[in-house]
Amino acid sequence: MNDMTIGQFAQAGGVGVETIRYYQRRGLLEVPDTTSHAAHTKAVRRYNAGDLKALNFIRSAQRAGFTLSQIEELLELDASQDRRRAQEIALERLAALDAEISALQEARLSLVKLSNACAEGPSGPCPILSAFDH
Amino acid sequence: MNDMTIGQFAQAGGVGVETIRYYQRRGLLEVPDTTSHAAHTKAVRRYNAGDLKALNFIRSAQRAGFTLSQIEELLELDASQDRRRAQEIALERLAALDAEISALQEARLSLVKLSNACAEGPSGPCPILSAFDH
DNA sequence: ATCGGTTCCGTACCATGGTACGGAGTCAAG
DNA sequence: CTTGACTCCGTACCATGGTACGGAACCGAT
Repeated sequence: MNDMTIGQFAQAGGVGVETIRYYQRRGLLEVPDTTSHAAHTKAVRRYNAGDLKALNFIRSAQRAGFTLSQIEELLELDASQDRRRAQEIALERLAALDAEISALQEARLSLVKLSNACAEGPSGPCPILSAFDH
Repeated sequence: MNDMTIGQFAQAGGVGVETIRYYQRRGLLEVPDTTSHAAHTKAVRRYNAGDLKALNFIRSAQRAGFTLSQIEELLELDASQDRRRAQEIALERLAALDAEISALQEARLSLVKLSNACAEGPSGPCPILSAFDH
């Protein structure tokens, strides 16, 4: 999986080529040197396993609710090995995540109730506007 | 709480005035008539408990992960009493919600691990890039 | 009657996270 | 050594969910 072109790299990461370029513009992914591995190979950049690791991290961190700006900071911290700050960020996101999970679980209960109410009988209230009343 | 001005209405719903107007533009909230309740009262619109109920619904539904477009459809369904479609939408969002909750819980575990790794000792790996490796 | 605070309304702008476009260059196969 | 696919790069555009601005009208209190 080494030395991929941008198209292969994007595919390996499950994103589009434009997304790679966007991350590069944002500074989340480095732009590899065109002159990095063979004298006559110019003008086409190549991506390796390390790049893929960074890309996978970006996607996972996004799933964890980090913004791209926060992810940028995390990537910098990875380089600088700032454990304290890294833990701080992780704990902050953890707290936010717990709040989000609770909120979603509450919403989930409301939706179950709404679905049940709408299922009963062929007509009647099915009170959508009251679905989230608490 | 009846017959609020837009400012009071927004405050009661915990949003800004501009947000109300935005929802009106989107068709999520109706624009009340200026000539609705007293002959000489013109030009300033007034909002009542029903409007507030709709506004609260919008905010709750957003918390449940519905987009404003979906919320618009739900509000229409509330008017038309289409139980079948309402349940369908609720179940769809329920499934998506369950997936989201699982994803967040997985992310949560990764963050706990990362936080622990960063906490141990004063230096060492604290492997940010591997935090979400599975 | 006038003053300060709202409201009204249109239009413009913002952040986030991409997606699309177009022309030029490059690369590998035939 | 041409053809077709891919890459490069800049710039423009997109959807979502708002937020800001500015002039005119209005409303309640003094």
